Amino acid sequence: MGRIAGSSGARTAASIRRAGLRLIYRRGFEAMSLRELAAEVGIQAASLYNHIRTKQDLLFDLIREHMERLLAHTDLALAAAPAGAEDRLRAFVASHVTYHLERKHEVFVANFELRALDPRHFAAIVALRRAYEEKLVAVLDLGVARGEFRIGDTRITAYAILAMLTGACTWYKPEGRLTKQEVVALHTGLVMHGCLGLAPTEGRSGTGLAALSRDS
Amino acid sequence: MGRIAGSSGARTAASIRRAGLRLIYRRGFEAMSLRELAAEVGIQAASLYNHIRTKQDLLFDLIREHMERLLAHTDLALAAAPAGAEDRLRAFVASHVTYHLERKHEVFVANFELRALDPRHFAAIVALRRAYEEKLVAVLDLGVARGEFRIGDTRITAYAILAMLTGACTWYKPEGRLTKQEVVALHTGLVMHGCLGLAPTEGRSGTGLAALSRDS
DNA sequence: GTCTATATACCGATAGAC
DNA sequence: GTCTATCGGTATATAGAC
Repeated sequence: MGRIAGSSGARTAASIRRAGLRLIYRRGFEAMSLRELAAEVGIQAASLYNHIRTKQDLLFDLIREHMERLLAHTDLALAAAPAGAEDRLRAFVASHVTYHLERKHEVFVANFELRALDPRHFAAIVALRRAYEEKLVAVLDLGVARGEFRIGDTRITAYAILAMLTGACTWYKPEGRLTKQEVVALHTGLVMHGCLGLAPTEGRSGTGLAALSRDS
Repeated sequence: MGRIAGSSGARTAASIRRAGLRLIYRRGFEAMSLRELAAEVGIQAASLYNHIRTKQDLLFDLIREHMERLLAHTDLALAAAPAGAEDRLRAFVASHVTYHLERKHEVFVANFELRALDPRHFAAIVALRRAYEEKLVAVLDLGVARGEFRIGDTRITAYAILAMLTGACTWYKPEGRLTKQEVVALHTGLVMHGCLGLAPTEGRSGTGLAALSRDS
């Protein structure tokens, strides 16, 4: 007797994934019990096994789908961006920040629960993460090759940028004082100009970090 | 019959804390069992309770001591820095990165296991984190007040800087190709100038990110 | 302060009726 | 596909001997 009258198997499966993501985010993968998950969905614990093979597989599927969605999201953004390195970097930053602000739970689970994966699953996710990082490295390398950027170590710089951008979803709240667009603009400015707010060389100061008022 | 001949209670307690930190880092707080911890120390699980009150208290103590050490480390660095905002920001960045590269385990546990704390302990750690963040916000505010920095939102910028700098300890390895000093210099450059590597206004380009070769 | 033994509870996963 | 019942194992924590 499920909680949702007339629920089909597919609906139950979707409900398990949704509830599982939220519970893993809030309590941690190890701390979440399958009894707890089943109660949230409104079924008995044993019934979960009609939809998942093991608890570990549920975690892996959630993370894998997040990574594949993130990769597709970025490909779309980069495909629509002009060929110039600065434009492509701006597109990457906007894509990354926007996605991360909208998928906070997925981001946390994918970043913090990797160690709960067994070696095989772990390696698969690391490969996807690597592929994502390479997209940013490629943009930075392009900028260096075109003489637009001066970067000593594009890989480490890419890691630093990703860490900074991802950090936004740890404090962002939809009902907070900053809109998503403002968070994107603020981080774009930080990536482009650093926190000293040196005047940009191309007359873009009107859209940069320095243009954002503290009370906006 | 402890594993270490002649071990005193204080030595056992220190061993528990050291092993606990490593196990929580590697496996997660919920995934680490007290039997596992005791085996690592070389005693029986029941003997742990001569040194810790509960598993939860062990976690809290480890995180609290890390935060207090970090705060003291930063105070020392800032006390030795000149009064100018740029110098103080450079001192903060160097202090933060250096400490984080040397205390990777503590940093991970303090950042990723907060949700395992009960509400009372959680609130205490959040207060310490807030105090730490305020130190960077104060430096940024000083720079804005003195006209050295142009920053629209010093709090969000501080969060972004902290996320970027802390991220370094996720990939840094002592035996890797970059020295600690190079990692500090690289991140200082990113904070000061952004990834576009615009020429600094004060003739510091020789020490900035752009001066670091990819092959260094 | 360490040990052995154990209390009490929950865990992931399975069996089999409906 | 969901249910009830349960298996075998482990969890934190405590009791009491030495």
